[in-house]
Amino acid sequence: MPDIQVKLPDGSTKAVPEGATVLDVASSIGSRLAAAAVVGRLDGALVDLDARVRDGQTLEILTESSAASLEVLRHSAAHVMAEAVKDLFPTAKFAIGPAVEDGFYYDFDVDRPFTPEDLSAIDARMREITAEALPFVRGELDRLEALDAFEGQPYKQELISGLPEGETISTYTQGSFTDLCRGPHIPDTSRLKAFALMKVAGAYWRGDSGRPMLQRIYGTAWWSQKDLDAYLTRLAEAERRDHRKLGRELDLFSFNEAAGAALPLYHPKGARVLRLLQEWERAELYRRGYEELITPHMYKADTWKISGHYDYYRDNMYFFEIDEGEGKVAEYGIKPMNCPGHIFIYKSDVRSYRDLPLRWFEFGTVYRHELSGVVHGLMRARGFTQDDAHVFCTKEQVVPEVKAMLDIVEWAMGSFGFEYTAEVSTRPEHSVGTDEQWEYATEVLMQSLNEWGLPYEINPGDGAFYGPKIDIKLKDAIGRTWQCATIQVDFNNPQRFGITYRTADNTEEQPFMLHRTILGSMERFFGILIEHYAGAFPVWLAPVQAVMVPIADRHNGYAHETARKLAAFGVRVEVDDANEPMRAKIAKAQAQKVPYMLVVGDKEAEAGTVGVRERTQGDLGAMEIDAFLEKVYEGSPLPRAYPSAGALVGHPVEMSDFPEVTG
RNA sequence: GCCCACAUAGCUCAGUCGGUAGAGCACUUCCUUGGUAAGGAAGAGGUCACCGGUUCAAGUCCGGUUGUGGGCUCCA
Repeated sequence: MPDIQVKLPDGSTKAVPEGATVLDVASSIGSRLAAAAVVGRLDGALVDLDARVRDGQTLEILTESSAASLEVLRHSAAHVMAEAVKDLFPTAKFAIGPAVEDGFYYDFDVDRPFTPEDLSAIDARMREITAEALPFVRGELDRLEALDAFEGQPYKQELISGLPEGETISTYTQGSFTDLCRGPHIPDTSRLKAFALMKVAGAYWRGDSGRPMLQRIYGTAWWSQKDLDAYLTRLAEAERRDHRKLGRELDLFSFNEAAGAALPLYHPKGARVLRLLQEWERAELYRRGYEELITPHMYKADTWKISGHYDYYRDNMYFFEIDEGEGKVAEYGIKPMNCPGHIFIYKSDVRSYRDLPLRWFEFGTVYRHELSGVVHGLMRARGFTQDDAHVFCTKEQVVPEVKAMLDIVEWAMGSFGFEYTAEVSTRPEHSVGTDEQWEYATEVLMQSLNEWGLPYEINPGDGAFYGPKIDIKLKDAIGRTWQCATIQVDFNNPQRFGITYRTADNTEEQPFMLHRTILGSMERFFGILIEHYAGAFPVWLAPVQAVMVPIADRHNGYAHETARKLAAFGVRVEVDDANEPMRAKIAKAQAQKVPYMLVVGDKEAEAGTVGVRERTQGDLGAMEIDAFLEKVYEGSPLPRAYPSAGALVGHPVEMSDFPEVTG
């Protein structure tokens, strides 16, 4: 039997007999590797250990240390779970069961939804199956055989019917369960050791809200118990940082059932952080040639008919009618975005090419009637404030302006140490405009990214209805990604609203309109920051920067006096003058994640100093007031400002309390 | 909007088989006046989310509404 040559990833080749399997090759490379081998990857495609290699193919043996092997393990776990469900719920219909990030799921059509007890039973049955070390056996069928084999399984039959004509259909069987599957799988079920069923959820068949709702069981699987434990710890960490929990604990915001779902109410501390974010961003935008606008929160319905939102987003907008007397009724809509106001301001005057580019921003609060099932704390609320901007410019100015926007993104993300990636979203099915317009606008965005030097991926069909966009995704402290900045080219609104500028040749030209946000939604970004910092904001953004901790009642006077001094210089400071031991006050300030605790007792009152305790570093010793001021403003991107809120909160007013502002 | 679960004091939660509501923290008052992560005592606080039903009797069982959570779909 002649030998064939198989290439290995390290570039070497290996001669093996014709007809050799992946397992044969693995064994010939080294027994230890073969024993650990899970599956192989032939010319990039995952295959089983008994797949036959062909001459010249590149073979990689996937061991448990490879990332791709996890996908195989999890997909196999889905099969094991399906077998358990088949055993326990004989009438179940099976849909699909893929591996996903961090785990796997399987969708079932069952008579009644699964209960937590069902989940425990399924888990127990799975452990029996894994104990039996059942091999995964590949089978191959043609279409008719396959349809026959999956008699009574309508979802499987639909999948089979959707496969290309003439393609060999593969199945995998372990124990009593056979599934339609491309493979590959782990050699046998005993390799599945560290797994857990996580939750049950409804999911539409094929992700289509018009099709049946199936019951999905999510699970996770790892090669070792250690990895599984680490994953569960990571989930617990995310829960610990949940902005909804911290928002309550740190007294930042709340919701109220009577107010309505997904309408956040910002408490003094939450409002403070939001305003600080705005001040911080506003200063930078001014530096970069932007001007600020303020526009109405609602417009006549006609405006939304012109913009297209009346047609595209009517159900997700708040419309209402107002009786204007004499039987006349006017319809208005609350703004779901800020564009019309900016366009109206553009239209308020004759614009010349000399005026362009016009860079207008607004912290514009918008309202969108998000579906009840999608709202999520500050991350997805029905009212939120965009750091929105529109740049009106000539065709030649588009690329430089988009690059300037990317530069703002870099500034903003860099300020918090966020890494980020870019995607270009192209024309969706449901959209306006010509192919030429879309092609040009998409090209312009990609060119800008190339020139600015930010790599990107294409997200096909995910653009806005009026134009393509760049979406920026940041990565937070525990590795989760969030969509924030977006940059969009809009050729629709300038046309619909009929805006023009006068060219150097004294002709009328339609300007380009660029939409962009940097943080996206201020409130949502706030939520991301809460989770990123686990509530412990950097000093410049902390709602309370320092808490005065008087040791005994007789120090309260000095504490208040010092607090007022600090507040006059813009330090956000509070006084904890409760009748409690200082240790308790420190514990409370620590729990509130306040950066500095200023302990004042006899020594400090005598010397006119404060005993500085830093949240993580502990006691830093006594400091002059000026020295502490320096410390607070060290590295702050905000200027030393005006008096801050806080020092007099909760105290009856006395005119003598208001010191002169000398800063 | 769809599937499932949940809703008890400001917060976090107990509350057995349907029989007049419990704790800790927070709050108020008193004692205590202290040196870097929670001193002591007493008190006050609830139409058990809301509406309806079953029952002699409902926090508890049933239906609806609102809100919340986990997913799906959606995210201008």
